[in-house]
Amino acid sequence: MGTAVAGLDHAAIASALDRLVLWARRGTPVRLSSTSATTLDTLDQDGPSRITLLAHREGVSQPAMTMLVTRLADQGLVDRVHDPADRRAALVSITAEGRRRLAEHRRARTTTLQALVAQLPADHQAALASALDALNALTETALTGREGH
Amino acid sequence: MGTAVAGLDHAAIASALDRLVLWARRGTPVRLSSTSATTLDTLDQDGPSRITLLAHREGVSQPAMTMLVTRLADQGLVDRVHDPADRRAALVSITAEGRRRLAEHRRARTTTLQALVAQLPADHQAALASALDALNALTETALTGREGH
DNA sequence: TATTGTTATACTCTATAACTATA
DNA sequence: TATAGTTATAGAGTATAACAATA
Repeated sequence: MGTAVAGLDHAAIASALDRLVLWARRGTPVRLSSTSATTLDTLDQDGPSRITLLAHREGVSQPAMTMLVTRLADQGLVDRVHDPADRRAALVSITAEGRRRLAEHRRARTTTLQALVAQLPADHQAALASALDALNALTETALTGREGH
Repeated sequence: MGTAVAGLDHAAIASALDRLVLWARRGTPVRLSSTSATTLDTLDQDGPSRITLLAHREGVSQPAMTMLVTRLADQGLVDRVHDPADRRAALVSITAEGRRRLAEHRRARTTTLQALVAQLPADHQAALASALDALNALTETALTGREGH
């Protein structure tokens, strides 16, 4: 748990992040929706998961996750396997094709962002590099509701 | 125009930003869609604008902007005025109520983000504060296609 | 009864194409 | 003809409510 740091304008940060992400998304040939991308990312990093758990992790309703998984499965990006131990449950896992698409999506986003960052003066780029750990900690906090892993 | 800075992982940044913005949006009682918020923000900062110009600025199609403006006008958040000089054209401007809603939205987003940032250690908070200028420069670059104002 | 997931229905936001009005 | 904007139509993605299957 940290202490408040003076001079951190949260409203400005929120606004800046909003615009940046909107722009980067629009500047990238759309291959995956936001939730599709982060869901595949979660499956890639954390391994197979149940629908309900995925829904909670991604912050969408469970029916929405059911339909998202159906769409992803139709594209061959994930596999649905019934849990032999609990036949109500389904286990969703990312496929090789899913990983390929995820990597492709990341490359496209990276290219878009790189083009932007490359235009910044070196000190701004350095500031971003220094803030990367903090950004990742922030998203980790957002995902898990607590600090760190 | 800057130079490349070693150790800046653009893919990681893009991914972190994605998750953060998704989470912050979902953790905020929705009062405005992404595009509604950034459009009102543009009108607030840059003054009245035509539909087509707005569409370009926000990166959506012109019909989409027509409908967005219609929705915003229905809520009393913007005004549509016909340009007396060119009767084909419409001028869209933000209303007092629009500014109020925009401020309300910013407050909500800020509160959500603050709750997250407050959980970070002080050095991470400091890193974010240092990166704020860079983030703003980045969004400015994204919006205008060039550096600075 | 509680839990896991699906189906039914409806709403928001967006796009492309066709159209109207004005220049 | 070209430009500014609207209307028509369609599709993705989401939510809540009702349902089916299993524990």
